[in-house]
Amino acid sequence: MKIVTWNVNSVKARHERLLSWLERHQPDVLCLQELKCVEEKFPALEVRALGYEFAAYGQKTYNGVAILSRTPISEVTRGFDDGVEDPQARLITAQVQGVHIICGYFPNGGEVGSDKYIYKLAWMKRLNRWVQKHCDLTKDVAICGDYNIATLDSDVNRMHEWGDGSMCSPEGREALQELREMGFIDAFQKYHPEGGVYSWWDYRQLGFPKNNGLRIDHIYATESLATRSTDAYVDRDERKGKKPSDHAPVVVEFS
DNA sequence: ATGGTCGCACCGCGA
Repeated sequence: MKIVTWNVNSVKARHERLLSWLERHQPDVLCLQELKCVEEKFPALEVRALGYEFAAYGQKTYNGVAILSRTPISEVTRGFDDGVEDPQARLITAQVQGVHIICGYFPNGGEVGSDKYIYKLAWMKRLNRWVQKHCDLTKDVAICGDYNIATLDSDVNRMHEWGDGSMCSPEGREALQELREMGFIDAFQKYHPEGGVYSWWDYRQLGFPKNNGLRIDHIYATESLATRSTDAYVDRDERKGKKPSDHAPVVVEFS
């Protein structure tokens, strides 16, 4: 079972790349972030023609998440439904082949200490509570998404440049540690224990050519699922060429 | 070349 997370940075701008990538890589599950459109604008016919079902949670201009699957999707939920008013479409979940798939677009956070940063930390705590309440952690669960957090310093090429930012802050990292302590494992790490593998490069300042990258897109798996992993990699090629997303797909394969 | 972005929707914001 091949599970992928990819911040596609607009399904409209990435239309050809998205369909081409799906066709060539044939993932079992593809979690998308930053659709930047409402569900009605998602390329449903084209995706179905390639043999995929999907569930999307979108909004105009910003955010938006989706789960694509070759096999039936059930028990779809959108947002936290925790009583907190939140117009930002950042979470969709579903069951696929007995795996509870959580697809999240974690807030970027802006500057440390800003309103956006406060929102980011609050969102992460809401996610942790949602997972605690809705997931059976003795079963197969995968949290896939753009976490906007580089867990370790080795997930950042230039710590002097990014270390004080909201993607490396101790509070954000602690929130993820809480998630792992609930029973999740970063399914990617085992295959690249030395770090130095990135999933996002800033469009600005020639980030990709200089490999000024961070690993901020993750797939966290419960133990039952993580023990069945067979490989993990970043599809760096998708970051090359004309009009790439700033994020590359992160792939984890399970037996 | 000593700085170099993109997407959306509007001329700024978010990343």
